[in-house]
Amino acid sequence: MGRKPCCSKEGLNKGAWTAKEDMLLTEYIKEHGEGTGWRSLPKKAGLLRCGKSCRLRWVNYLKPGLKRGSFTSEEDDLIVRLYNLLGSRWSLIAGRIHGRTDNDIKNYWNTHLLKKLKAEGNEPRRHESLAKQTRRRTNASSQNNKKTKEKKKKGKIENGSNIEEREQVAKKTEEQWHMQDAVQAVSPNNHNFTSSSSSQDGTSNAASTSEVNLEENDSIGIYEKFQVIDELLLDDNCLLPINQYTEFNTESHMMLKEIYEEYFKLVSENSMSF
DNA sequence: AACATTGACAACCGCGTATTA
DNA sequence: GTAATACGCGGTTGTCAATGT
Repeated sequence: MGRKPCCSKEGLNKGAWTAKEDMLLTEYIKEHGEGTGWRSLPKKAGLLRCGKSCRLRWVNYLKPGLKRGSFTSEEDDLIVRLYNLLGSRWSLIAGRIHGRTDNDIKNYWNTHLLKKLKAEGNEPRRHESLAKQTRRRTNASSQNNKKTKEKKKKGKIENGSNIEEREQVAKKTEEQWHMQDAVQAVSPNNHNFTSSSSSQDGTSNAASTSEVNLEENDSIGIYEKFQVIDELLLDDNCLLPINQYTEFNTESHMMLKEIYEEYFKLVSENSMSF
């Protein structure tokens, strides 16, 4: 028993799009915009396609501003870095690379980059499958949903002012964002992470208080971990090129930092609903 | 020349999530 | 509160051209 199809497939075209279909779709969207509902679009535009198919064709092929042709080494480098940081979140990665779609990048990754990296001995660490992550997240959130809502009702939760709540949030947040993925992604050569900033005489400076092995130490809190990543991101030495064929560039560095900041913001905003 | 294999990428499928009724 | 619906995403498949045998 599967989910019912998104639309009746009977009498609908499948496979490659013709120039006429492209034209009809482009004309319709030019005139009415994208936000008019994909489901009803085919009928209105005179297309014998399902809405999903129209959306995909538009987003991946017809939409103005899309880049065609080969990827630059800059783009390669950025994709590799983002993959190490984000895993196969192609839409997120695509959002950072102007003119490229998630499908583009996904295909390019599978057909070019992966082979190239393997050949260079830089095969990226596999991230846990997204489906798995999502299931775990869904289970966790559904289990916590009721309790959290009840507490919210009672006004118990106030922006993390409650230490216990903060601890819970930190735990859930950790599960959700897979901190080790992020830490390993930004740490040079993907070593088990240990902050390398302790001073030579054995005393620790402020930064080196984070000298902990994240794999072994479960007691470190999420906020400390963010802090550790922050230090890494701010330290140019920790952002040596993951692959060897391009120079490190500041733009990528800033971008990774921005992403991290966005994540932190998202976590902060969403944490109360765990 | 004919067939097999490979590479590239467009398109499809099924699922989770957000929104609406 | 919940069921139905639509959308967006990642994974996978299909198709076709290029290349090899």
